[in-house]
Amino acid sequence: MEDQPVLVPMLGALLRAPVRAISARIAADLAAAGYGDLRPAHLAVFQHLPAAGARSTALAERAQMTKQSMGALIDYLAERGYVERVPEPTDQRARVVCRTARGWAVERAARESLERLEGEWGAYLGADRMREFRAALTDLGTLLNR
Amino acid sequence: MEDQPVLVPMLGALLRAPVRAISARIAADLAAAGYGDLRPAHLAVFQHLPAAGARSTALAERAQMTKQSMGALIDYLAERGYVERVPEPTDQRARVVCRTARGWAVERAARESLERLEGEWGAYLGADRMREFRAALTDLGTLLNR
DNA sequence: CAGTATAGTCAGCAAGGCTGACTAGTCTGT
DNA sequence: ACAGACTAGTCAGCCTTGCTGACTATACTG
Repeated sequence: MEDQPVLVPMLGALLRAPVRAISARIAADLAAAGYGDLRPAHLAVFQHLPAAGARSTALAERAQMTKQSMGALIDYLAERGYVERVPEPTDQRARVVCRTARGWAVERAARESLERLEGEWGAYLGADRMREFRAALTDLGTLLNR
Repeated sequence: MEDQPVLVPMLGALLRAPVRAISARIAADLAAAGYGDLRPAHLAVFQHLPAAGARSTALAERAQMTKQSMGALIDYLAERGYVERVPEPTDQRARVVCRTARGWAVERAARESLERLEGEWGAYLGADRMREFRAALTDLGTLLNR
C-alpha cells in the first residue's frame, strides 16, 4: 500500500504541463500585443493555413477536426479581420481562406512568443537536450501519424 | 513567401499529438475492459488520490482545478461505484474520498494500458532516448512548477 | 460567543469540440 | 443532356471539461 498515489508520474501528466504552459504564454503575449480576442484554438487555423490560403474543408482535414468546427473558427477570425474568404473562381461552392495583414502580424507575434519560451526551456535544459527532446517528439509524431 | 505554413513544426503541436494518443489509447483500453463510462478527466482524480483517500478540496488543489469541478468528477465516480465518500469523524463538514475495489481495478487497468503504450514508444525510439525524453519532460515539469 | 475561515454544493456560463441533417453547386456516365 | 453521385459549406443541437459567483453548514479563534 503505497503512500504516494503515483510512484512514477504518469507520462500524460508530464506532457500536459508544457502544453498548458505554451498555450498560457502565447495567450498572454498575444493579449499584451492587442490580440486579446484570439483564443488558443484559433491559432490552430494559422498553423495549418498555407501562405496562399486554403479551403475550410482542407483546413479542417489538416487540423484533424470537423469542417463545422473549423468553419466556426474561421467565422470568428473573419469577423475580427484576421482572415478573409475570397471566392474560388473555379468552383462556386468554395471560398479560399487567407490571412489579412493583421493575420500575418498575429501569426508572427505568436511564433515569436513561442520561440522566446522555447529559448527559456533550452536555456534550462541545455541546448543539446532541448534539441534531442524536440527530435524525440518529432519521431514520436511520425510514429503516431501512421 | 514560403509554401509550407510552418517550417519547423510548432512545439505545441508536437506535444499535443502524444497527449491525444495517450488519452485515446487509455480510453479505448478501459472501454474494452468494461469501464466505458470513464472519461479522461476522471482519471485525473485517481492520479491525485492517495491510497488512504483525501478530501475533495485537497484533491482539487493537487489537480489544480476548482473544488466545484473536482466535486462533479467525484460525484460521477461515486455514482458508478469507483470511489466512495466516507464521513470524516474529526470534521463533520468533510468527507474522505477513497477508491472502492472497482476503483483500484480501473486504476490498475489504466496504468497497465499506459505502460504498454509507453513500451511501444520506447521500442520505437530506443530505450535510451525514451529515458532521456522522460527525464527532459520531468525537468521541464520542475521548471514549470516554480 | 462573535467573527472569520473552511468544506462542499447549487446555478449558470464559456470554450472547444462532436454528430446529423441539409442546401447548393460540380462532376460523370450513359 | 441530364440523372445520380459527390463535394463545399452551413444550421441546429449536443457533450465534455472546465470556470465564476453565491450560498449553507460546520469549525476554529480571540
